Amino acid sequence: MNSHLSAKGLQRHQLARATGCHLETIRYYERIGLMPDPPRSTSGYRVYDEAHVRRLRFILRARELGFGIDEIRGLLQLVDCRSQTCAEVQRRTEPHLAEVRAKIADLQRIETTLVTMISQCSGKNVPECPILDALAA
Amino acid sequence: MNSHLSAKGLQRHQLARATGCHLETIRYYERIGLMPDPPRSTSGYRVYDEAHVRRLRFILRARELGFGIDEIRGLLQLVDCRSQTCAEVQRRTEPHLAEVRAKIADLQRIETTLVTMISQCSGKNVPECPILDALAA
DNA sequence: TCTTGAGCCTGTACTCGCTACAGAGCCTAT
DNA sequence: ATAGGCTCTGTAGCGAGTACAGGCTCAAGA
Repeated sequence: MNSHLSAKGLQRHQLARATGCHLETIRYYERIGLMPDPPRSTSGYRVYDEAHVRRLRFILRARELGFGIDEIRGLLQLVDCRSQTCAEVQRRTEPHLAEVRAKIADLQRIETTLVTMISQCSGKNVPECPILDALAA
Repeated sequence: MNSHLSAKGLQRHQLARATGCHLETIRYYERIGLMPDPPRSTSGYRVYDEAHVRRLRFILRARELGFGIDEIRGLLQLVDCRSQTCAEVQRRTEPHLAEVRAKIADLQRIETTLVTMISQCSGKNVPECPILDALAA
């Protein structure tokens, strides 16, 4: 007879595959309210559609960009209630950019330190380690 | 009589204050072996010195830069075993450097994305926000 | 001297953002 | 009819801390 899924519905593993998301993470996002509770087939299987795919991609990309769950919740609220605006999203995004830049700067500093140390260690014994001072300073 | 701390020893909260570290985190690092078990006063209080301050700063800075505990353990081994040859130091440092560079690259990708999105965003009070669209795409 | 209050001690439980698993049910193919 | 692979639920575990309970110690003030 009918498949247990209606016309174009996706199963959980299909949604996972379509987004690169871990299987269990989908359920987790539903539990914490980032993803909506999806409709169910007669036997209780979750049934997803393209809207779910897009929303999950949004969440995953935002996570990748370093947004925390609560920040994403905020961004999704902007998506959900279209009353809010571009200005608001920009306001939320800018501090995040500053943070990313600070991290880059920090890492470039340690990169320099590591490079320096490696170049200083060309074949002799190491009486002291410059990493400690560079980091602890 | 004597203070319960010897000459220049620091108490836990003093070490915390000197490094900006959370009080309990110090104990945690001791438990997992990143920080050594410090000497104790007669009544069992931990007694720290400048070496502890420097080591803890090292750890905190490395954590801030995204190193995992095990990576930091590796870096600290470089610090601890100063009797090793340069070749050995290099061998153990280079993977860390590669990792730092990979992180920088990732963060720069994120930075570019955020900059692009913000610049496309008008900042006006309109509901069509390119950041949301860029993320959801 | 006694009391107060801040600091210390230990152990354990909680957080966040997942991830894994147990034990059950369902669906399709052979 | 049975094997296998998927689904369901609930719950436990992880890393890296953070918080708290219940008790001990110490320095300073009344």
